[in-house]
Amino acid sequence: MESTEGQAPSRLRTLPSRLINVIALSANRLVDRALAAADSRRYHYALLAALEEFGAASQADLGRRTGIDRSDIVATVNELAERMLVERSPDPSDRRRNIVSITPAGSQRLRTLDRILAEVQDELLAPLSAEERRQFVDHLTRLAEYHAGTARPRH
Amino acid sequence: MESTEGQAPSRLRTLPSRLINVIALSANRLVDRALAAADSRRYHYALLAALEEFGAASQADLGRRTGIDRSDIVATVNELAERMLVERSPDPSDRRRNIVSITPAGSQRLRTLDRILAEVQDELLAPLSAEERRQFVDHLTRLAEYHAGTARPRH
DNA sequence: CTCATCTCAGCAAGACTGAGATGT
DNA sequence: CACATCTCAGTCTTGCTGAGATGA
Repeated sequence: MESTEGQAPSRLRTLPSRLINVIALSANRLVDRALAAADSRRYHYALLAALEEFGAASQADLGRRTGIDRSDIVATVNELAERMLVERSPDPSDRRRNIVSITPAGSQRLRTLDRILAEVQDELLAPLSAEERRQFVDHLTRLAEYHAGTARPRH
Repeated sequence: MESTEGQAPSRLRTLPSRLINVIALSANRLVDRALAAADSRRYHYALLAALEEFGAASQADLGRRTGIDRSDIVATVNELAERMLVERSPDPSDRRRNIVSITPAGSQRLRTLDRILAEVQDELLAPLSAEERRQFVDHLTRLAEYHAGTARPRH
């Protein structure tokens, strides 16, 4: 059945840039599956988290905070508003803007998603000990910071 | 200019599954850019590596070895054949098959790509010491192995 | 006039699916 | 007949771009 399912070439199996992609795929699969089971998506969590931490904001600000594209912000706010997790209201002081604010149901949903995502992280890092997890996350953080500047052309 | 370029929410900044995605994006950007400068793509390297390590193979086998979809194998072999890096010839013992083999120019190109990718790995892991790199890659490898089984539905 | 904001329509790349032609 | 292979066409998703409408 798995006659030719054999190993990938060793060059590929050990290449760090490729290993990172393999883990990212697993992480995304775990996260997407867990969020979908709660009728949510990744962008929902990002927007709810930004609103909870920074308070009500325009859609443009939410895009800058979360790195989500302006077009995708529109769709995501639509989905969250349908579910009554955020409210969209015109800014009285600048009528170009929508002020998006989190509802009590949205805050509650955010805490549910926090719990779900904590479980996913635990499953993702399952083979590592507590100390190894600490090191691994430290390394990830330093890599992310190092490459942060070069990440996006922005325009 | 960067008035609202502020920090992402702390929930997002510290989430391991998200950090991994951020690094994967940086890695992909570095790899794609370096390979493109050598008129190559990721799939080129994967196929050349598989042919070098396992010898001539049918396109179906190459797909199973590398995890590349059958449709994408066709296009990639076309590109490599155009560049004279592989040869496609009918299998005399099973005329459904194309036997794909690497040319001397292909082996030489593979070594060039090896060198290019080694430089990319070095840039990718730049902020980590030699010992930290060893640990980091060890952690990645263990995570990849742990999640390997659950990775692909296959059908 | 210029700039920012919100929105929609659509593009481009990557991963994948369906189906036909060929051959075992 | 069932099955494997190669190929092409096309779908779907994600991230992004362009441009129009509104308003500061």
